[in-house]
Amino acid sequence: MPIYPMPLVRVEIALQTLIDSQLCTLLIRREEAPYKDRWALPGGVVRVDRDPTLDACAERVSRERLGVITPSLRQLCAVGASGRDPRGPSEWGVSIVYRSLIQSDSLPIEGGKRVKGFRWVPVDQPLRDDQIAFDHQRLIAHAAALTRAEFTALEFLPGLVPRQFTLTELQSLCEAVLGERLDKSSFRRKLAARELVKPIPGAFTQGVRYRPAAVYELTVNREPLHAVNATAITPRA
Amino acid sequence: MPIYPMPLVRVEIALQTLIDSQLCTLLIRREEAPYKDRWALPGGVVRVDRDPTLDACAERVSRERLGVITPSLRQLCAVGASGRDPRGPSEWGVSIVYRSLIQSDSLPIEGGKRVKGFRWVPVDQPLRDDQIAFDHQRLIAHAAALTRAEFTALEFLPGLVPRQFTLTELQSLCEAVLGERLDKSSFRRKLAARELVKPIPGAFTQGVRYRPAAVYELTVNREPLHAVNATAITPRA
DNA sequence: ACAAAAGTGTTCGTCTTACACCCATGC
DNA sequence: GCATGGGTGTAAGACGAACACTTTTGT
Repeated sequence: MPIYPMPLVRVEIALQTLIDSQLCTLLIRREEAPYKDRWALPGGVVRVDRDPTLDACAERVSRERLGVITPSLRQLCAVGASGRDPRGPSEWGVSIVYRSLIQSDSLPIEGGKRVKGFRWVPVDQPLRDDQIAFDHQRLIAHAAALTRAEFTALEFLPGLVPRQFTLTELQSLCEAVLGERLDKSSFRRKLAARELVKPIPGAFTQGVRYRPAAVYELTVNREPLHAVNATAITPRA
Repeated sequence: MPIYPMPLVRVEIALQTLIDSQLCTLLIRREEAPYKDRWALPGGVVRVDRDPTLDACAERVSRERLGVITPSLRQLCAVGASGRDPRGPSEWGVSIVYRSLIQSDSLPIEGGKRVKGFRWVPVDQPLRDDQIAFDHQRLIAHAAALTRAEFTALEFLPGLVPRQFTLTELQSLCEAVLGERLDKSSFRRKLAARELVKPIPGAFTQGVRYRPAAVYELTVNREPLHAVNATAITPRA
């Protein structure tokens, strides 16, 4: 069969955190053409000789570019078009976009390979379109919308939620992500009904000015609804 | 910058319909290696010289392989791994999977290019794993789960739902997709509350044995929640 | 005692479910 | 009239929002 030129295949990572109670996305300053000096999601090219799967590629990119394997990398979508990336044949670029959440205090993101400058951009105060590289503006918005939908449904992927927390802390975190206040009683009843959290026996906040709060942790995190990414391959004929 | 070998990039289409009130997926018999004589989703290689976008590529593949542009092609997910496809470097294959629904009576799918045999396989009675090519078994299941989730939420993509229908017909269609009975009154109240359908003035079934039923059509179909696939590209620096 | 935050009830309205009932038509 | 499917109403329960209330601690 004929072999056709293939698009440039990349993985991009929309890493999100809370800064000053604002949902933010990590962007990296591009040091090279195309889109030099504009801001882009951290990403990298799929390496057929090094990456066993797309998911593994995302982990490698996370490690190399961000210095950490970010928790619960999840595939968001794939985009691809002619004109997306001049480095591909016919400027054809495909990007598989991943999303990850991280706690703001666990980001000693020193900048990895070829990363000179980075910044956290609030999703509700995006940069101007002409400061963003590629079609990443829409990818950022897409990732933010999905994260908010998950938090609205109280589907907590590990990452942003600390290992231990008080219920008020968890509520504040949700309110920051969603950008709206929640009712304490309703919030707790939902958590209880769905058994999303469990108290750590005997654990209470200490050294706090007023009444100590019980400390909780997440129960087992169910896998997201549609996880299909290939790792194991059936033998072929 | 160095140029790395790129994976084989393909688009696959999970085309679904109802046959005998069973949700089915179209599979094509592979006439060539790899996986010769096994059943696979119809698909094709992304052609950088012909396809402006991934979505357009899916449309071209639909046209060439199935003879029709299937309605409301929607991206489902992307999979990629070494070992997925021996035709790629390091056997690396990426597939962007699309999903589409079609009415069973509008399938003069004659089989397009390189299509000798095809069959509709009920999602609830899948073929044995060793009769399916690649990792398509899980993609089929994934597509079916999403379609059912959409019908549960009464999110009707055009395609499976006829242009005109009675409410009972629409309900039967949902019941077939979901594989469970629905309550007539509740079903209609939801449709009304969300303004999903509107009656065609003066239109009633004719020649029917008993009381004629009002004929409805779908109201405007909202775009799905997360549509981001790139078409327009911002100018680059 | 008081302030501040933790934690619990209670009410009210809305949506869902299950089921019953009426209506229109051809035979 | 009556069988059959079209179409509507209703009571019971589940769920969620809003709000008030009680409890516990440090000062």
